[in-house]
Amino acid sequence: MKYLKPWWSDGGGLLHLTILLSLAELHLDLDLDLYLLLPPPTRLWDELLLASGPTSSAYALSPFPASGVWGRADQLHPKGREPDPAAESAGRLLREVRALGVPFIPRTRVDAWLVHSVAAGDADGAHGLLGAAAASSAGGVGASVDDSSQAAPGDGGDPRAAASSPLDAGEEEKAPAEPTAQVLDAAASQENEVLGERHQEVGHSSQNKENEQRVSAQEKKLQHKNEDAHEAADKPDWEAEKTTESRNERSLNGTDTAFSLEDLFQLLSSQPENSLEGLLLGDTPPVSINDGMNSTHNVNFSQAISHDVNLHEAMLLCPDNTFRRDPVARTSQPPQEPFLHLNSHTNSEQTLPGTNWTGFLPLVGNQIHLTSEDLLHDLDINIFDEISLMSLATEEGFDPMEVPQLFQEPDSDSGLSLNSSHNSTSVTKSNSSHSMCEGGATGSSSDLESLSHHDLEGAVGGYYPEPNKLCHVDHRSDSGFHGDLAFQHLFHNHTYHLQPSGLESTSNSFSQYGKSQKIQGRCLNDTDRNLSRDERRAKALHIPFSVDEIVRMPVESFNNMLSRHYLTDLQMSLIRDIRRRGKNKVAAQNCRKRKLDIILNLEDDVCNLQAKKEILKRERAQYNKAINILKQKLHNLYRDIFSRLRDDEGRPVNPNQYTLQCSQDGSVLIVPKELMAPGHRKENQKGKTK
DNA sequence: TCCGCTTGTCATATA
DNA sequence: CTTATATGACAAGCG
Repeated sequence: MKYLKPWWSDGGGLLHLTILLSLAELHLDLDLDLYLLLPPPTRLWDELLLASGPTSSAYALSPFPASGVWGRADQLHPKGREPDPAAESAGRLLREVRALGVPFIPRTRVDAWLVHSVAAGDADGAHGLLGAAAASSAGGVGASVDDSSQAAPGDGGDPRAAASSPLDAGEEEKAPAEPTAQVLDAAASQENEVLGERHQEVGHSSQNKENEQRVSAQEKKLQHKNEDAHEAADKPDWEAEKTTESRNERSLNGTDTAFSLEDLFQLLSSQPENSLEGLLLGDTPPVSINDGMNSTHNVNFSQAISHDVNLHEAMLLCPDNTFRRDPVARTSQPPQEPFLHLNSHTNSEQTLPGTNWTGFLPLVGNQIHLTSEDLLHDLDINIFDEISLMSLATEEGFDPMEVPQLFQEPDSDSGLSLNSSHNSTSVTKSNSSHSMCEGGATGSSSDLESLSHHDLEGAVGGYYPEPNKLCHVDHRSDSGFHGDLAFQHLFHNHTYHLQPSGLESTSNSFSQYGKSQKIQGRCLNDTDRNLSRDERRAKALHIPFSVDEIVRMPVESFNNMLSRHYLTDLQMSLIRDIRRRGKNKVAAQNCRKRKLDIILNLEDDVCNLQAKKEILKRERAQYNKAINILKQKLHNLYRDIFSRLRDDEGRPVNPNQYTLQCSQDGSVLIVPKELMAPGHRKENQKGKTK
């Protein structure tokens, strides 16, 4: 925060508050990270801090620049330490903030500007840059800034001037005439692009209306978010992940300017300022959509969070988003997507060079010739088998029982679970040999997809089977009917999507398979790419349940589910295999965890016991030392006593002939040693009492 | 190529 | 007997 001070100090009497609201209790499952521009301390100040709660952090910048106070809001205000607020409080608060027409935008957005401003060297420059940002956006990616905002750079980019934007005419009256307000507002509108809805002509009133409508829809969406929370939890993850993926792509493409402060400082230290400016500001569409009472805030609200996540993932965690690309999100492609889009990734490098799927099938051999060996590895043969299955499935008279024949391989047991054998043992055995699809790159051969796999390997070696052998789908695609159907099926059948949200196994399998699939087919549909083996099998057999369901469902529900659906023996067998493997996979993971815990606990025990042993050793040494001291003292005492003792005749007592004995009553006796035989001691002691 | 690690799977024991 | 779970053993993949 200290980096922001120069700029914020210039802000005058406004309270600049960044508040991170943890609204999990609202079932938003989101963290809000907003900048709020508020008038000098009001009740909202208290409530904002209150709403921040213990699970969130609120950063406040002093409303009084002279004070120079910077720090966490909860350190500036005692209420910040109060208990976590009720969800209603937070919701009500936000509504009130919105009602005040207080502009706010995600912190990350502000951070970007602020950091850039700091990099520019002075606070005034910051304003200038902010204005320039709007101006640059006009000719940049956004290309939508209105003319009035372009006039801002003339006076150093003072956003006050930019506030004359037609869009902000209404807002200008409600919001304080604060430079930051306008800029933030513009940034807030940019946030709306997260959903991929770019404003092309924001300055026009018609577009403005559309904007409002969209924003209103967003507001409704957010308002009902609480109600839909549970539904959202049940929704396929691809919906949410699609957004995330979209953001990732945007980030990687430089169309996302939501940077965290940390990210930006990393960039500051590594990039020339010019590039940084472009990075931060170049594509910032100065769209202002906040018209006061409307729901703009809520829009920013929800998008702010996603932006934050997006940025982090894109900037730090996902240098290569190949594998982070959500498989399911790909299915969000329009249903009309032809097979051509099987490899229509954002990253051109992920596409097959010079390859287009419409031409790929009939020309697959040539394409392999034309591409690198790496490409050959990328050709996951699985896709061919699945395509075949899908194609068959779309054909009239498709019989699932024919499927095993497709998978059967003469020289392997890869009848797999799909083998018509109902012997579960043989089925699972065959499955075990299927490390296959993932092992394709390494030449493992007894696979479900082995048919095509072998063909592919042959292709790698320089021999290319006949295209129709390699891709029996080709004939159907040639017809222009079956192929499309099959491909559309690949795209549109989302029934068996991998839902790794809760299933540990799936995520694990992804972690493993994802690596191998790195080499695996980019030919695969994005949906299929990250599907596990079982998921692909289930899909191939048209099993109407997801692997996740099959595995996690309680046995009663599982049986009910099976009874409710007509399933072939083959399907039943596969389902049970999937369930067994899924359960066992989780069990194995738990078992390993337990084993590790046990080992760790044992190691701890060993350490503790060793420590105890050392302590005991030291104690023993101390006791021995004390004993020796006592012995020495006793010895000295003996000598001293005997040196003073005299017998009846006044002669010194020889310590070698006598010994001292302590009686029970405390008296000390001098006893001749020869009389110290056990039976005689007591009697003689008394006679020799001194 | 070898080695160690991780993970999935199977077989088997146990509850 | 069936089912779920636990665990040893094995294999494959990866770095």
